[in-house]
Amino acid sequence: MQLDHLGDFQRSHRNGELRLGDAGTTVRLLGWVRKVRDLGSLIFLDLRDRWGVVQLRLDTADADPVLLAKVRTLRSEFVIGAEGVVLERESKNPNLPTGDIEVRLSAVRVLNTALTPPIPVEDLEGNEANEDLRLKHRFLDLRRESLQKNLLLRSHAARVIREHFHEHEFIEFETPILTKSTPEGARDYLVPSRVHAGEFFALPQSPQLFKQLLQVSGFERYYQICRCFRDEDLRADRQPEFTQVDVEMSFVRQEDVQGVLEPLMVKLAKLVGKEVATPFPRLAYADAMEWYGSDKPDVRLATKIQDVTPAFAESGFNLFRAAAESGGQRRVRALFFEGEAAGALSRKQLDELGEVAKHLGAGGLPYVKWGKDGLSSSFKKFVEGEAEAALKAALGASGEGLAVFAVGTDAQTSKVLGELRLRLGRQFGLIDESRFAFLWVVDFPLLEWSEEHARFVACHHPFTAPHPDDLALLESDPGRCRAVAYDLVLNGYEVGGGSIRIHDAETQGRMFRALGIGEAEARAKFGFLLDALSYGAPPMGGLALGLDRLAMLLCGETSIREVIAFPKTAQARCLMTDAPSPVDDRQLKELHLLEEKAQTYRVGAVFFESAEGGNPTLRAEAVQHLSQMTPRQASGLVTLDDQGRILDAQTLNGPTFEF
RNA sequence: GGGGUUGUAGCUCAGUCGGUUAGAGUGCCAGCCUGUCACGCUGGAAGUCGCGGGUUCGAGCCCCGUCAACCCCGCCA
Repeated sequence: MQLDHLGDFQRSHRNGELRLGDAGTTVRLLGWVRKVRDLGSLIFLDLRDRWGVVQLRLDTADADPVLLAKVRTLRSEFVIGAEGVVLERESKNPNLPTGDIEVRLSAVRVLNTALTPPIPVEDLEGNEANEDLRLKHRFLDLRRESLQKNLLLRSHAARVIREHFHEHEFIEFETPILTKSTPEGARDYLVPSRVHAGEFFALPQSPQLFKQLLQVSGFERYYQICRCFRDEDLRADRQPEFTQVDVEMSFVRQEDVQGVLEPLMVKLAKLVGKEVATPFPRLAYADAMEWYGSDKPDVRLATKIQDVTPAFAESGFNLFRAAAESGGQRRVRALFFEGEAAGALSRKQLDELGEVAKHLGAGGLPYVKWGKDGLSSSFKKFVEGEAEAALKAALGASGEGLAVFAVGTDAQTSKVLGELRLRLGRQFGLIDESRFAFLWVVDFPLLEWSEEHARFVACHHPFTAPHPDDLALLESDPGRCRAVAYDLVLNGYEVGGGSIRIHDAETQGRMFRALGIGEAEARAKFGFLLDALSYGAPPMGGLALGLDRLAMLLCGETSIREVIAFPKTAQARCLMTDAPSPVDDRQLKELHLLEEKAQTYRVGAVFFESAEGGNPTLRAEAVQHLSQMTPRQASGLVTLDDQGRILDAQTLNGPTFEF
């Protein structure tokens, strides 16, 4: 099809901005054909651009035949320039901002055609293709209004963030993407060095150390919106590359950092019409685990986990009584959901919950239900009579409702009840989805024992300051030492995390020792940091926000892929570019990743000698190619293995023969 | 690394107990249509039932393997 040139055609208006007041004006518009509605002697076209949609009209009876023929060829997603007069519509469309007017076509330029899209581009209910197809054709998927809206909102959020930090005199920095691998934390993405055989850069898991060093340099307030990389398995709210809003400040306490972040959250919430009050609630990590079974509780749900161990001290139910007799090693913890809905849960639904509990490591799901037909329970004979009253008192239960129990160590019971709390809360409609519930979880433990590494590892990172009251515990009882670390939680998602840092070399050395990192290793891995801390490092602290998660929650989405233009799949693949992909052996050799076993020969006599034992067909082809080569090409290399077979035969064969 | 869900027309899905020629909606193509805007009406084309193997007289359906997407556990300082 013959395409028109853009030429001198210039847009006079954006499609979404035309109103009744523009009636009578001749306009020039650009965009994509969303839809053609051909009524016979009347043709309507919807023209879409970034800013909206407007209806174009052509009356076939009095139309220029050339224009009519051209318009009849238009299909969805064609790119056109349209010229015409704005007119008030005969029948208006109240669902469209431009619904009062239409543009009567006088000229059209077809700037490009389009194949029939493999996925729907129109953003209708139930019109969404499978995600793998959407990701493969992401450039089309991104034409959809909902994704355009999400990415626009993300852009607005980023702008608000930048403005906020600039208002507060933060300085924006760029830090290296090619940096040093660190022993702690997530797996690194590694980048081989061509110049230094056998050595590697790592992509940053975060700019943590650089932002601290910038404080040592005296910049006092740093921020950056930066990409971070972690080679770990994915989730709906986790990608291998993600964006952090990275913040660091000098001469601050935890409260100062929080004081800068809270008003920013208020502004961001306002972008989507949510009011949030400051200061945000502070919740100690220990309380979060005790009440919500999670270090990122969704506090829109009021239901809390309760300790009911004492209620079973005399019980005939051995499983629970044993826990009561374990001296605190094991406890019986419970969730109680009051109400008819909870009391009416069917046997099947309870079985399903039991499966969930098993999946999370519980043996099963003991429950007690007070419904229409009275009491039912998986351990009914132990909760009848006096025991029932005692249990109700312990749970604070009066009417109908459901109690579910978990028994075991705190870690075990928190995991099970933390998950069931959310699941049942959602099921019973106890969560106000319209709310934004921010809170700070504080007083995280500094270290936790890792069975895998048989040593303590940092809960946050190795540069987190120990709580001043717990400093002595660093050597005596590291597991009980608290950190000055804080997470910002929104609706059950960790949207940020930070800490006050260690700012003196001596404490940093103690921390490394507690982590089992020896003097020599600390020197090799973090020598520059220890040096920096020895030259007058200020007290400092900061935080990093997960911009993807934040954007996701602002957009009301449940996956960060909906707020990332080109996301990866759960298997860390890009379905559009097909990355990662194999690379040429030549690249691998250059990077010293593939051992150079093969011999290389100058083309010429040596080549023919070495090819003696080789494949005759390939050799013939090679000879053919060589005879056609210019001297310059022939001075290149041909690769043979030690049997004289041509390793690079494909290059000799292929259409892109290059030396 | 482990568990679960899904895979049938371009797209979204249905497909009964294993039984004749695998259907619907939508999109696409063609014709008709003067106020549509999820236009309407009529007709048409469109299938590697993810892939490989097995069971069976016979497999979209059952079994084994495998691939991919999604969700979860582990992991993610």
